[in-house]
Amino acid sequence: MEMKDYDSSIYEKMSVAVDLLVFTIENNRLKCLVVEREEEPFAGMVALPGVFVGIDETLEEATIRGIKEETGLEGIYFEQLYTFGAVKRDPRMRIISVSYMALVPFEKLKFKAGARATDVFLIDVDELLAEDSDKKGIRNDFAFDHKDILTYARQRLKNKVIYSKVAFHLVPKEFTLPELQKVYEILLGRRLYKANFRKKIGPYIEETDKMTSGEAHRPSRLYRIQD
Amino acid sequence: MEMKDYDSSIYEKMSVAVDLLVFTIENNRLKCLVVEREEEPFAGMVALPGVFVGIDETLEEATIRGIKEETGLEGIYFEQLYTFGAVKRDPRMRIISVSYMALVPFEKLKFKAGARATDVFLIDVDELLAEDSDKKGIRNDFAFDHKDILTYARQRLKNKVIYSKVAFHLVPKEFTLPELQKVYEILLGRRLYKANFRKKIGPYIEETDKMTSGEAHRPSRLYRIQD
DNA sequence: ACAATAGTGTCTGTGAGACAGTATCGA
DNA sequence: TCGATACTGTCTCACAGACACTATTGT
Repeated sequence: MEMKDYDSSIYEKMSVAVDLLVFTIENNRLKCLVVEREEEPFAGMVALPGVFVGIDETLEEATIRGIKEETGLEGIYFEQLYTFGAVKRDPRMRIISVSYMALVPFEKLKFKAGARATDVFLIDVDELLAEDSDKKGIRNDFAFDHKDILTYARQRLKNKVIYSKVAFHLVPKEFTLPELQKVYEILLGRRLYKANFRKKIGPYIEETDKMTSGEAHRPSRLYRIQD
Repeated sequence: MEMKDYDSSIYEKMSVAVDLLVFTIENNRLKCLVVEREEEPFAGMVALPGVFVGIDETLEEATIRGIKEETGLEGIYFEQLYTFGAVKRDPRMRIISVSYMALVPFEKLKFKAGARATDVFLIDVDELLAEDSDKKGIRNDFAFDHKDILTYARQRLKNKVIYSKVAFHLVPKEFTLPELQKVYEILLGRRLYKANFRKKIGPYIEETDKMTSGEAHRPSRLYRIQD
């Protein structure tokens, strides 16, 4: 930016945080990692995990640190979503929140679960964002503007599935096509036809020589992402 | 975000700014409004206009204020792009930059030009971002990471033209289809077929009863955006 | 009449959608 | 053999791409 107003003192500094949306697929549902707040404000309510950005830390470094703290995981996929800057987002002080979405196959998340604590858990995103979720007794008590952030992220995910390969980050390195198709269906919120799905993603995957086994029906071939 | 570290003092506050990319179409080229820096660092170099975000000001309010300061215009279309947070973006101090893209028909920008000063001008975006722009003597001396921001914005614009109606913000309220098509072609960087273009945007426009006149060829009908 | 641009009709190929069929496992 | 799921072949239809044609102005 232009630095004309650089030394003007009317522009006070503020806190900057990254808020994290760690998505995974558990039990054929899209889940998001959240924490239960222990302190005021919004004590006892559900919140997205987040960390303040250090003065010598980039936004990405803060994101990586936050993911590590909450899940114990490193090297997982993430991308920046949107920056929320309402003045009274946090009733105590001015905080600018840069949201980042991370995607992780459930297999990775599962065994690291104890890394942080008992107060982190997974919520069912679509169940919670449904119009009538409060009537159905679904937990819906979000702190701050975190429900807005989740809504935004859910929409972004739906859009990106169509024209990008984000869905691949929600399955293991080796996966079956029925498994991958299910992920697409969950993210899109509708059923897909097998044959069409396979034609579409054919160019982006490569066969392995392995097959699933042990299930009471025909085995499925395992695939990898192309390059 | 979770407020566990709320009162921890290791997280210093920082400055937050919005950087503005005001795009318009002038002379059948995509142009972006820039300023020539008067002070160090990067004095004499080209920079995106920007303003610091006030402590009681939302990001959107800061953007509106910035657009007003630089162009004299109000009520024009804008959207948030991306947030840049490299530690040494600005050599003096830590500044988080939230970039916003604004689109304005050249007719609106033209007459307000004197609002700010002599040091704001329009640069040809595609000419400047071309691989060999420095060899051709195109002005390419951007301050900070502003060339990266411009590159990002240019790509976003190209993508959004296809699936959204952003291009409409670059033409006047009443426009001809050849004129609108030209804007699409400029943003996409390729020629389009008249007949196909008209079929595609047909549902989003409505006829007026006016026609252009005075030119040495067949007049063109004026249209408006649907609703 | 001609140059120049506005506007339309229509053929074709590609790709998504839909559905019916075949293949292969465990029990 | 049967139930269940994996996988394939192919028809249809909508739509983008391509191109040729007609229309209307000023000079």
